Amino acid sequence: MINARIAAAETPPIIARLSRLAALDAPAMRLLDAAIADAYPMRARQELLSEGRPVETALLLLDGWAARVRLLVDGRRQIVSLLVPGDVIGTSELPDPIATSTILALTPLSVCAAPPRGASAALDLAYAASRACDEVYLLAQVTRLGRMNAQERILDLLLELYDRLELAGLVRAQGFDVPLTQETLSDALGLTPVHVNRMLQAARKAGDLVWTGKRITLNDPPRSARELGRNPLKLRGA
Amino acid sequence: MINARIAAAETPPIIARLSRLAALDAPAMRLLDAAIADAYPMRARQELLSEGRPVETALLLLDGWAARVRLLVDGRRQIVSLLVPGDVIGTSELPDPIATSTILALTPLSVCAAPPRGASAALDLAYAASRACDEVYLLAQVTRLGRMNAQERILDLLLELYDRLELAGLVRAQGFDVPLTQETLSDALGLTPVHVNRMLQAARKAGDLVWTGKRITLNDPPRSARELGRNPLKLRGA
DNA sequence: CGCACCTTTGAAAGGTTTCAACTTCTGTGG
DNA sequence: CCACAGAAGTTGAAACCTTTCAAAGGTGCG
Repeated sequence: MINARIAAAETPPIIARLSRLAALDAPAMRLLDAAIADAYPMRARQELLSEGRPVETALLLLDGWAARVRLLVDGRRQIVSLLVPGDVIGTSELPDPIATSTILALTPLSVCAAPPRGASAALDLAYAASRACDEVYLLAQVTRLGRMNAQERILDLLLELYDRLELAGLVRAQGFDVPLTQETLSDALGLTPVHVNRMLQAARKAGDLVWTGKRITLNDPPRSARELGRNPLKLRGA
Repeated sequence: MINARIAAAETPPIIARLSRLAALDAPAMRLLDAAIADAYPMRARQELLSEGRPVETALLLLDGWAARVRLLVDGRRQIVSLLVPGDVIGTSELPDPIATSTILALTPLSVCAAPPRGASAALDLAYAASRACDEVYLLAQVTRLGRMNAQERILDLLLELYDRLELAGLVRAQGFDVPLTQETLSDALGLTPVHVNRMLQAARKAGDLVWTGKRITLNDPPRSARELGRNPLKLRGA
């Protein structure tokens, strides 16, 4: 399979993403390459960070998906944000930071320690841009949960994931891999699994998306984005 | 009125808050005093920041309340977060940042330009701590909207405000001024004004709070916090 | 005193949850 | 290669929380 070999040889998501967020110079690239060389795997359900515990080191998420999770006393669970390949985890401006939420591997992962701040100005800028992105995603999550109905929440989140995965170079032909169960989705969307299931069927019937196995294809991302009033991400001016 | 004079002479909320978030040394204090000396007023409904427009300068909110707002195409409105006296607005790690949300004055305000980053290490640390706080509040907002019912959302938000205002030195006898209409509250909680009204009545009947005019008194903040599973804020380790 | 803004109330409609059962997958072991 | 167990997806009906719409009371200020 020629395509598979091309894909395998492509830029790693973390490089693709960071270099699009901020221009990476040669030293930054070297630091990243060295970091990636020390990648290690994690199992699904393992915790990358535990709420209330010190953050040992910042991480680069090279492959696989994770979730920032908050638990209520009675067991209700809210996924605050989803983490996809190319995302940076736990960079804080504060020394000796404490994790403000638990981060859980949703799939088997490949991660590595992030090159520390201060080693490269370009990389620091990329980290800052990455965190600015994360904040935008949080704002979007708040509006989704606060003011959108179930249908809109689903489509809006999928469009966000589409944009994010595209930034990481992981979208082909408007399709991307989504290793999420409907239950996980429901925890991210503040809904019940049953209702997510029904609304997903509606979205399929409406022709908004195709979801086969672990892969989602959006039929007309620009149109859906327009209908939901989504604007392209812009973090910096001239 | 002796009490009024004491209150008037007290530490400004911004100083109280920042010095609790990070130890402020003399230079930092001087910078803050100088900044505060150039305070200016803003009218209610004025925009401090406009989504998509460059952030001219970071601001210190000295007095009055504001809100980070997001609007949907059809006019639905979500308040992403509330800003109270002592909060810092628009400090970004990125150069030439663009506002990711609109910030609206909910009341007449007193604000001043924040001393720029880099001038004082202590102050930079305080800014970083302040931003870490903001992130925690965002996470809390997501869980509120995603997994709490109307009753819980109201009480949880009021408890958060209680904690934040206490940090700024604005709580007396478990009471604090809340210049919010029920409609504004509903925009923050992802509910309708009508429902907020009803649930507020229920909370009063249940003896959770007293709301007279613009002032709220929580009856037993620790107990309510325990019931909702709220933990004290902790940002840094040893 | 009157207008504007906020709060309160009622009744009906609507979206989402709950509970429980059933079906379809997926991976593993015989 | 099939059988099986557990996980994930699907379905139905009823209950529940929240919204909607409309109108009546309060309150403050010019």
